[in-house]
Amino acid sequence: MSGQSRGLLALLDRLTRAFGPQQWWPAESAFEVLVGAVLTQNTAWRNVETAIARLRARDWLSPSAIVNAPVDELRECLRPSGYYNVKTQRLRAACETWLALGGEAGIDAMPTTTARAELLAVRGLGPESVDDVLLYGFHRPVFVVDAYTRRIFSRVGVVPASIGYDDLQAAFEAELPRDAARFNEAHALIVSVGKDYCRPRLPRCSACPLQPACDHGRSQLDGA
DNA sequence: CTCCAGAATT
DNA sequence: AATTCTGGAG
Repeated sequence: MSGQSRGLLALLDRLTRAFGPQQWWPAESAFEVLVGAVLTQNTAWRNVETAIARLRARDWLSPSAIVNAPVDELRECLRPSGYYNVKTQRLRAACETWLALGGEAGIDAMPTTTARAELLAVRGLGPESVDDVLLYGFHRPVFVVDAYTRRIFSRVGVVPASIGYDDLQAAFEAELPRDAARFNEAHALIVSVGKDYCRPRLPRCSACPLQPACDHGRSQLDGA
């Protein structure tokens, strides 16, 4: 035995000790989380900030403002976040449903599973975007998994690389206390290690806080 | 599996 | 210059 616990809780503890508390997704409202969740699809957050700043400058950070905005002007606001044609449509569709569901108050009154199903029905909101909204916008205890999560924990060796979204999420939700604040923190820590150490190419295994507990890190000192 | 639109890394 | 990367839909 290596003596290293490879339970998810122990791995996340390791990240907490390495990185300390994170402050994450400081949006002013659940609706802003929705906007960010759509705009950040396949896109670095840096570019999302530029697009959100353009919306804010026009006072368009509300679902009614966005559905009423001229589509071509909306598209120009979103351009910096990439995929601006699809994201313009996705954001408009999400805003229409958001309003139809009774806005933030309406969604907040719904059970988590109902809210999740309603939001997933929007064309352009997949599981990760919806779970961002539920966790960061509505503080529901939903574990957000993403490409970082799959890469990190499959390299560590605790899940198969081919695991799907729902199964990966279920693995975390089964093993961790169902607590929104801790899910929030955990996701932020995962993003940190995924960006700075467990990168897609040339992972920095020797400096990675997970290295002592990681199959990949123990077998393959750095590089790829 | 391809498209979508870019930025980051090599 | 070429390749790779973060969601979701068709």
